Amino acid sequence: MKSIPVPSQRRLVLLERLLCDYKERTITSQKIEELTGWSAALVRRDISLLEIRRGASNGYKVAELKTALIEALHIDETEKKCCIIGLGQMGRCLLNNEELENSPFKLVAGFDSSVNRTEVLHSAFPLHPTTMLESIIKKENIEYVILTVNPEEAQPIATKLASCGIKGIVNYTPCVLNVPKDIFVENVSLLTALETLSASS
Amino acid sequence: MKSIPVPSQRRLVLLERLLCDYKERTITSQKIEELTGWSAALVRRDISLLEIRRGASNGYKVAELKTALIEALHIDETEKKCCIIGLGQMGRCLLNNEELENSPFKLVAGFDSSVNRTEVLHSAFPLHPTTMLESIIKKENIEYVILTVNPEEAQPIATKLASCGIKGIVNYTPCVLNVPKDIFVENVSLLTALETLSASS
DNA sequence: ATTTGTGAACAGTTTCACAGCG
DNA sequence: CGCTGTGAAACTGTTCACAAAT
Repeated sequence: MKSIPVPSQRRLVLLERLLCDYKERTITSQKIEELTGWSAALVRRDISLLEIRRGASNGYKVAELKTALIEALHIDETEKKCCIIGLGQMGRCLLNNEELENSPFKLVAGFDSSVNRTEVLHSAFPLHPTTMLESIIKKENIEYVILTVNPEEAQPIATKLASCGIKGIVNYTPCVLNVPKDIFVENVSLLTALETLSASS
Repeated sequence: MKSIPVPSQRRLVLLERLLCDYKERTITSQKIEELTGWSAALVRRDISLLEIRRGASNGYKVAELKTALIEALHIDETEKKCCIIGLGQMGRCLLNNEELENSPFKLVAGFDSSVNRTEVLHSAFPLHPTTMLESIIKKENIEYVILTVNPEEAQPIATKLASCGIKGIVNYTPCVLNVPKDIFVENVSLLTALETLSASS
């Protein structure tokens, strides 16, 4: 399959989510436009990237569309291992986060540079000192990192991660991370988000 | 000034952050490429949107560039009021978040549909039941909403917010929010971020 | 009759390459 | 001479409009 452009990817991820709550048997591009604000033509173009090839008429079958989305976006059942680095307030909040419960993403480790924290806190999976970072990520084949360290540590850790074979970082710090192009970064810090909104208005 | 394209906006917001930690007096587009991975040509194009107009040579003066960024991105001193809606685990975590401390964004209110929570929790600013949402947002001129409710409540509240004159929403829920085009949304839910990373790899 | 799928036009973004400034 | 600023080219993404499918 030819690769899907990033803007389409982002919309398709959200579309998949939308369909989880959608109770009808079929859905039209027009209906999706109503629910999301994306133009019907754009929705059809996005979906055409999935190459469902169904002739036409009467909208998409929700079940079929969901299956195609799950496959194209690699959000199928196969488990994807994740870890949290930085067990300050935000890291601890995400430790017991229920959001990932019915997803293919599994938290398998936590790290903090303070041994105090890694020993006192507890969770469903083991917590380690940051010195163990590289060895454990490699041993466990961890694919995604949730980065909640404080700003000074962010780039140094990102640099270390670059050589561990991870696929992506969810960056909760307000720092710009410089990593090789084959590692993807999603910037989700509150400050970055607010500044981006502010820049638009 | 002509309006800045969204991709440039996102980079410029991060560039401003980068310059806060940058200790030299000047910086070149080549150096920014090293620090961020964005091509030097792209960096120059982005910066040219700020219309600094300085002839040429010898890189940008860091101080001058920062001033121009702060102005263009509206991240100057003028206070921007924010509120948190939903005081579950994530909402409470953000209540005492220090990230906004040296920023123009000020938390001025919290909301939850459980009166129990709004009465028991405390914070530096008042907490209200969700029934008060519209009146308080309008009275206080709140511009940005941090949305940390549970999924079922997300779209109903987004719909209410549409008529309150807010400028943007930082969406911590994994839901697609359908709001008028003049309200901007940043999707920062962990699940959405992980799925977007997974779709790219 | 409705709605998809898609060529073709259009709009937006990035890269190239180089003139011109300091 | 190094570096910016920017036309022009290349590329990417979105909308239009309609033929084809049912």
